[in-house]
Amino acid sequence: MKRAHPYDREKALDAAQDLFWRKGYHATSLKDLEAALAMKPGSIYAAFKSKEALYLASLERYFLSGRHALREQMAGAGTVLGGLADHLRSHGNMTGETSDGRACMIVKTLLDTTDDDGAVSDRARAYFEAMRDEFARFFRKARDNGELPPDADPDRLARRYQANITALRVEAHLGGDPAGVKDLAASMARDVENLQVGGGTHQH
Amino acid sequence: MKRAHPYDREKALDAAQDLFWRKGYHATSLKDLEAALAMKPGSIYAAFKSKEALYLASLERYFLSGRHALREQMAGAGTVLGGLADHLRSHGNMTGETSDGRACMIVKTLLDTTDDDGAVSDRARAYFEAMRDEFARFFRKARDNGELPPDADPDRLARRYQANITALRVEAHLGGDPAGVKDLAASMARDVENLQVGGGTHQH
DNA sequence: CTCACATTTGAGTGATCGCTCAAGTAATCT
DNA sequence: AGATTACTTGAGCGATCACTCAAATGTGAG
Repeated sequence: MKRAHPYDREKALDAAQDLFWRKGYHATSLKDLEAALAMKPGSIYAAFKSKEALYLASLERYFLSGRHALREQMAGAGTVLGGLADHLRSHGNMTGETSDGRACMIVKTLLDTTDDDGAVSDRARAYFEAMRDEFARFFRKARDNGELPPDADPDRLARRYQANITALRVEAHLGGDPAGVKDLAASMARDVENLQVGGGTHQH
Repeated sequence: MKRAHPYDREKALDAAQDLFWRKGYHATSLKDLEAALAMKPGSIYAAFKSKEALYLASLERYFLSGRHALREQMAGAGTVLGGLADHLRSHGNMTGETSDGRACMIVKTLLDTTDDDGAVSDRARAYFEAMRDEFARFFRKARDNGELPPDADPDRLARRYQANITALRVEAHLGGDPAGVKDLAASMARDVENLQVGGGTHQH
């Protein structure tokens, strides 16, 4: 090997992810990417084959880091349901003008692609379902360790949980009312905790 | 006036709305619109000033018809909470390959525009909040007529309700599992009904 | 140093973008 | 009828799109 990559691949991917996440696939132009990555078109195409491939790489990165964050948070949680509830609350506090205050990149991708966008649409769908499986895994664990009643349906709960996360991120995307978003997250988190056997039905 | 409009404005708007809704603002080209509306570029610009203006007109149409449908459904409902619950269930049954099985156009617009998309982004946000107000109005009504306890917070409930609708439409957008979506809607609807005073906490 | 090659460069590709407007067509007037 | 006006037409505008490639540049080996 003659020369180490003089561009920082991680840094470039990070910038690409941020830009794609913010502007979306179709609204992001090569010009935008050239500026964000500080790379000329030729370099971009040498490093990442195409705009689509770069988007796929960015999306994968987003998915992996999101899943990692979830697993980390769950690993440090006292109870499974408590961890899931706290995860919702965490999302409720991500409301800034930074990347925190944005809708989920996977959902954004799902909504602005169609079948004729090729692999992008398919992969977004796959990641979305992978996250759902991830949630289901935790709910199953909660059922198996007695936090949830034996007849609880982990898949159903996971779908509902994911729906809450999705909507929460959309609300955060609006950015106008951080307190309202936090409140919404708290309300969702409480519902998760109330699933616990013997965890009475506290309202408000 | 010399000549009646030989193009059908309603029909054209309808086609534009359908196309924009499906493909999104940025991914829809003038070529696409020419085909969908069966109009040449000149006619399109004579009738609707610009692509952006046409999108705004389509979005307004979408908003008005959605709000109208909600009001109709609520007008025919026995109780306010029952009507809201049924509205969720209706969304749960919209899962086809047609326009039924799509995410909310307002949310789609919110997610694939930024501030530099000008009026489009602002209007989408306004419509989203108008729908929330609409829901809040119904929850307030439910509180005032005794369906909800006097200390219920209509704005908070509206936000939560809208979050459910949003997420439900995203799920329907995936299209893979109609039964799962219907089930999700049923679960959300039950939660709304359980808000009723004396309406015990039925699980499952 | 010189050579060999990996990597970067950026002007330039054809295609498509949103959009315009002079010319053409059809309907309604006198 | 001819004149007038309302509307449609579609070739084509400059700008931008995603992308390419021959030339320039930087690096490690001998």
